[in-house]
Amino acid sequence: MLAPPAPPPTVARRELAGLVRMDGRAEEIAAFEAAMVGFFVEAADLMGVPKSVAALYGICFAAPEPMSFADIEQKLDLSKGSISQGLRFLREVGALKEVSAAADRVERFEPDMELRKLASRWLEERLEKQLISGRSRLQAIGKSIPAGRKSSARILKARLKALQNWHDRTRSLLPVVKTFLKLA
Amino acid sequence: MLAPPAPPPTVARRELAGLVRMDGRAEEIAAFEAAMVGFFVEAADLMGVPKSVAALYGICFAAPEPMSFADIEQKLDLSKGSISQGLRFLREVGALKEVSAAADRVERFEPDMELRKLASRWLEERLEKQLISGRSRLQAIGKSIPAGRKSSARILKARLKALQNWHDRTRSLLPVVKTFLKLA
DNA sequence: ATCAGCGTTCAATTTGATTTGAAGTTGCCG
DNA sequence: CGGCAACTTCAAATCAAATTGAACGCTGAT
Repeated sequence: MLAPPAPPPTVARRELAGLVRMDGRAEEIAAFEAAMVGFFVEAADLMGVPKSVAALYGICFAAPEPMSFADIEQKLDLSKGSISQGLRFLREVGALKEVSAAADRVERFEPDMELRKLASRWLEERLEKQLISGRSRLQAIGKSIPAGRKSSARILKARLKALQNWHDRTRSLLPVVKTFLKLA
Repeated sequence: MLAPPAPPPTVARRELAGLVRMDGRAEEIAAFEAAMVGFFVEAADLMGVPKSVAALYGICFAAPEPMSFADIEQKLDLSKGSISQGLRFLREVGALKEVSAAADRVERFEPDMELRKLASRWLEERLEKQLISGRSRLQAIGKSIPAGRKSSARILKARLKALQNWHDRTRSLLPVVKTFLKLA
């Protein structure tokens, strides 16, 4: 690689959305990809996944054809390590599915469009898990309310009950939400 | 730094749940406080607040009487800085309310027990915000679908529609959830 | 068997968020 | 008016999560 004419090594109009490479590709397509990646990256925090993972999902989502590792590496500015780990994660949670390759035997990925499955999964993994462990924790707490002045104990019992109530209510709401996501 | 005589200055049976000081206080009470603080700290991640903030709420929740800054400082192993900032945050979001002091004029705090208000607030701040900004973002994306091969465009349009659908559905679910939390 | 391409692994690094602590305010008290 | 106690601020330290990249398999071709 001997002195390419381009002055600044490779910082000219490269990134967009901070992760998508612009290199020398069709503006229109890159812009679309960047927008899609941006969309998912913005939601990453809410869903509790690192941005790199959201970007991976986004780039696959923006590609009409299944993406290979190489394709992704070329389009996103991420290390092989991140790509590898991210793809593993996304496969595991069912966000991406691998499409058995056509010609070559390289693995390719496309987004699983059953978005509700993803949502369900999220609800189960994060909310439900927390709710269940929380419940038993609360029960344990109930047994340790200090026996001090009567009014104190009364207040604390009431608070605890409020918490338990809230937990139960949320828990009973979960199936409703899941059902709702299923419709349509 | 020349060899201090006292081996570990003050590490004897001090912590519990990592944040609650045990010092020389009644086991029973400290255990209860620790359990409560632990409960909220565990949920901190899900609610997207730092642990110190969850601990502050927890310790107030576990106290039958409103807590002063000093009370908290004594019970939680947190710097004044964290306590000050944390209390400000909790007041701002309405999780703690200040009770006009009885005798002295020190400010005291007690948890606002309208838990559903807290939940609502959370839904509005995090979910609703994201959903709204997401919506307009998606609309913008719609206009930038590359015009490449017909089938590609078709696929991308379908995906985008799926996303929009999901967004709309979630949005329409929000009021339902809020209502549900209000009951009982 | 050796090699080259492709991915994976994992320790080290980077990055960003949280927490600390010391200096700065505020306002009451003597 | 100081002085002091109670809180606040904010730059710097700390901590954990995310990311990198170099070393390590595989697998299929030569």
